[in-house]
Amino acid sequence: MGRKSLKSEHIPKATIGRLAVYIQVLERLKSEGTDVISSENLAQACSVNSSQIRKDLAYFGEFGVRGVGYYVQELITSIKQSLGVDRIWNCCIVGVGNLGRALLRHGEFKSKGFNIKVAFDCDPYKIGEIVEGLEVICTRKTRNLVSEQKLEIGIITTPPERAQRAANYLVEAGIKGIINYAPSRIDVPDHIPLEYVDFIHHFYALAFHINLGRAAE
Amino acid sequence: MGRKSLKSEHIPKATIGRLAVYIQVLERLKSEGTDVISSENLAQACSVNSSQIRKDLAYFGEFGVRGVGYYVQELITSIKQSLGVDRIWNCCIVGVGNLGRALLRHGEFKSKGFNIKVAFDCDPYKIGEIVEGLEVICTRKTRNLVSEQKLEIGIITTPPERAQRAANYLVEAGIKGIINYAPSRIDVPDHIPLEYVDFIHHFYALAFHINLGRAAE
DNA sequence: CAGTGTGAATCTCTTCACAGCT
DNA sequence: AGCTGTGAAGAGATTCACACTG
Repeated sequence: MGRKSLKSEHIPKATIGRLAVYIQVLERLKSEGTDVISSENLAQACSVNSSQIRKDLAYFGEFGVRGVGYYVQELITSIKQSLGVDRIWNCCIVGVGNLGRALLRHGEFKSKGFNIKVAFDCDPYKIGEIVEGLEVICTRKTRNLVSEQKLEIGIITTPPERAQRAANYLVEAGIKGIINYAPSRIDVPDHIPLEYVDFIHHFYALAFHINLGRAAE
Repeated sequence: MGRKSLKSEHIPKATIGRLAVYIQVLERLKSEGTDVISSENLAQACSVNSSQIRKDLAYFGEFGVRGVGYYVQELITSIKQSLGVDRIWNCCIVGVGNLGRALLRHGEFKSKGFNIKVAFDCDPYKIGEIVEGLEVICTRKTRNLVSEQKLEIGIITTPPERAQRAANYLVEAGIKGIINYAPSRIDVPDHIPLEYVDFIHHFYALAFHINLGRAAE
């Protein structure tokens, strides 16, 4: 397991981000009945350069047909395999506040293969409560549940001051990767992949770009 | 208005992203009682290189004191001014489903100066309903409300197939920038800044990096 | 003398341009 | 004829290294 037909050793971080976009657009094209698409047309739909797409795909293999383009369904499958999202990933969430509940309610994760199987919280008033069909479990039981339920991805939705402790529990329990929705930086060992999701960051970027446009007038 | 003391013409997109991180970390440092910090120490707390920080700040001015470092509160203020987030921004949300409600409930936006003043939806069953203190308004009234309420930022939380139409309404009404939480690409005129927030994208990246580590074993 | 601010060097990513398939 | 796959060129971002300042 874990074998991968990478043609190249290192893959740009930005490429991974774009592959997710390609999947999104390709799924829409598929649902609209498009069977084949050229890198040029896909590029337009994704607002990127067409050789960017060809290069991104070339990191993983040769998926196209010269003179023709890419078969949409085949390409979706290939990209998903390349990313390793062609299977179910077992996830847990730590912190059942507003944000945690919203994510549990959000159906997109499960439909894309990210199955949230366990919800943790350290608040005794919440423990035992049923949220979206899941019983809230005491955070101390992280170690047992991660191995019992084969949990791979931990989603942190605690308040910022408790995010580091949540991460520590998860790492100690043997989690394989972490997504941090709490607005604080956390430390994890180098071998644990970590992604930050920060809502405010996008608002700051937008505000800046709006001002920039205004200044140019 | 809109004048800005930029020392440099173009600023890397990545710099803007990091400035948001610096603010986050600096706010924590401030609350912990730190008054002065060197670029080296701030760099460690943000997991970046220290000359990266100095260069990022240099795009906007000279905020440090040689031989000393940066005064934390002063630096927070300077960065916020540079980004243009030292004032209130009027926002509206289009689409009052699960996600829209969760964002309305999420207090962080308002506390950071992004005030969601109006909630739109096109579903007649939702129009008139009060959600988190806001009356849901018919999407057709976008034009009137954007000017009346001086709305600047539009947040799209519709289902993917309705995101483009929501964007059209907003642009036509004179909105200045858009954040799209719907999992679909949208087209807007070049002069309208646009940010995508895609939850699944981070899960894909994480899955890929977990597999990569596994493959190296 | 500690630590900023910055030109120069390095590294990484993107785009071009075209050879090579189908 | 048309479009992919890819080396080479170009653009952009990061890091180094040190002159300069409080």
